[in-house]
Amino acid sequence: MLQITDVTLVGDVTDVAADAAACCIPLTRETIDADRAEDLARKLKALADPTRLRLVSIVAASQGEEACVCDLIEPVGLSQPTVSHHLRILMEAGFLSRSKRGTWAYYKLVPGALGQLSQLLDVTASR
Amino acid sequence: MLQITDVTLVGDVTDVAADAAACCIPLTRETIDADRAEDLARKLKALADPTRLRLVSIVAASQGEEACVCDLIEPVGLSQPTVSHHLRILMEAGFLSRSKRGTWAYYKLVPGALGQLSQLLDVTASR
DNA sequence: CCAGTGCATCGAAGTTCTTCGATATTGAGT
DNA sequence: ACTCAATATCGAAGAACTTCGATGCACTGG
Repeated sequence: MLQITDVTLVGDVTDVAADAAACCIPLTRETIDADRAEDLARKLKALADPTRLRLVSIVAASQGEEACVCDLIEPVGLSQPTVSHHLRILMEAGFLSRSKRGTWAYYKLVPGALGQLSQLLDVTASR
Repeated sequence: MLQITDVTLVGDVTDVAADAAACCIPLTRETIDADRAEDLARKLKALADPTRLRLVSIVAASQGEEACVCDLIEPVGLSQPTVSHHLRILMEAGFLSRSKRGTWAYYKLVPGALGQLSQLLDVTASR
């Protein structure tokens, strides 16, 4: 009765197959094995930082759910290298995707990525 | 059109009022302020560890959604002090609650805690 | 009242994370 | 070509995290 569609997170998550295996069953449905726990933890860790949450939030609230780095630096109040670093982590975790247009780099919300993570946590809400 | 019920997470989260303020609007609805980001990050960080995810999962899958420490040590394969440490973090984040019965300490899933977190991330899924 | 058991706390070691300034890279404009 | 602007990458410093063994504390059973 509980299942999730797909978990093909964009970004260079370790492995697509592993990702597929890591999907499907919410945290509390039954005991998760070490591999799935590791995988889920990696995604949660990418989001578990105030700055990264704000970055995701700003990007999500932007036109077309995307924003260029130059528009993100001032709002979070950190150095440009630091912002770039956080964006890379969010991209590697599959929450954001990047596209370069001229000199600018635009980071965009990966559709469904947050929703999928949300559903994995959702055990409780779904019964 | 988008809103979340409440976020009164049990556990000693910093402050109930802060918690109430930190609730309500999903991550991607509009830009979150630094305080809310900090609060959400704290909860996500508590969950962003493979061992803690397994602990939550095992507890959730147990009778009455609760388990004693002695039953958790062997499954995760870490020392007793380490398991206690992780359980404390999960409790402080509001995901688990503890009750002592004789010599044993039983950790129990806080109803709704995971679901609330899930909803905060859900922006995307709800549109 | 004494030994034993279950759990929490303490202190330390090693690792990982966050952040920065400095530097490299790439594209735009002159 | 040269210069400038926007990002990425590198290396380092400091903070935070994970884990352990040792120890303390509280309750149980003789």
